[in-house]
Amino acid sequence: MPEGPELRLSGLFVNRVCDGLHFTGKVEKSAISKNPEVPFCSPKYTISAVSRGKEVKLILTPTSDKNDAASVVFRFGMSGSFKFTAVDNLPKHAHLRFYTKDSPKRVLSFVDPRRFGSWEFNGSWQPERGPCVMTEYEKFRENVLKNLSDKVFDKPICEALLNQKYFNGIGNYLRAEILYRLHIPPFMPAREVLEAVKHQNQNSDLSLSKKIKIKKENPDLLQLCHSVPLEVIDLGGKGYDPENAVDYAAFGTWLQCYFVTGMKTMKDSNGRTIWFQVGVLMS
DNA sequence: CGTCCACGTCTAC
DNA sequence: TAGACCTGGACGG
Repeated sequence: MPEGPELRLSGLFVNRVCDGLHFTGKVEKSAISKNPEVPFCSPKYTISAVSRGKEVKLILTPTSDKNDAASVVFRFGMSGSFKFTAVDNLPKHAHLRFYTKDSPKRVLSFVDPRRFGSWEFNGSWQPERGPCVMTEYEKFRENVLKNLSDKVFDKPICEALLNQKYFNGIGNYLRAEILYRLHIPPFMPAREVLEAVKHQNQNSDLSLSKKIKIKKENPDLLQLCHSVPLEVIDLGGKGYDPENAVDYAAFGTWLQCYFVTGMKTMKDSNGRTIWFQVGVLMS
């Protein structure tokens, strides 16, 4: 379940289910996972989460000494998620496990069938990843508009949108939905699209209130990189998560382009499928 | 049974 | 810029 919204929703999920709970003992890793052991052990600790783009960090805090807090930073690959279950109901593919002290004994698991996900003990946010499109909007916007000379922006806009140095949190369904909202041809050069955003940004003949009104009614590409992911979070489910039929139905209804009947698909230069509106390539 | 496809990085030639 | 890394679901024969 893993583009920015799913990572953010996972963090919120952890904070909700772990609120007021205590965990204990060692952190267990499955034998098959190639990710590192998590050498943290405490008789009584709490878990909280924070997310940034396509990463989420769990903070493990011993109740005895909050200065001994440790953390684990996760990336979800194509299939990562957190689940909270009874100990005797451990999910398949639960590769990292945190056990509660409180009864009934439960377990918070990092579940990842395909094992493309990764974690790092006491790691920091990946330094090459840019500001979060959801939680650091102004920084995100500035990071893009100040670096338009980067060769990343020589590429088609649909490919640039997957670059996590600039669009931390955007993934394959979000790029399709965002471009669709503005009817932007996916293979337009990114710099061309973004220079127009920058120019629009500086257009200052109008009053402030008029500018705000225009911004609200005609959000530009970078605003949509923020607001479209937030729409997914506001659906209240888990976003892209086929496992929950009700939430997945709501997500499916929300999609306007990706996976939608009648939309066209192509492979981008990295072999990833881009969904877009029929006719938009020619317009 | 087989082939294709999937929400993403990684590293090796 | 290809593969590599994986499981599993959908669909075809």
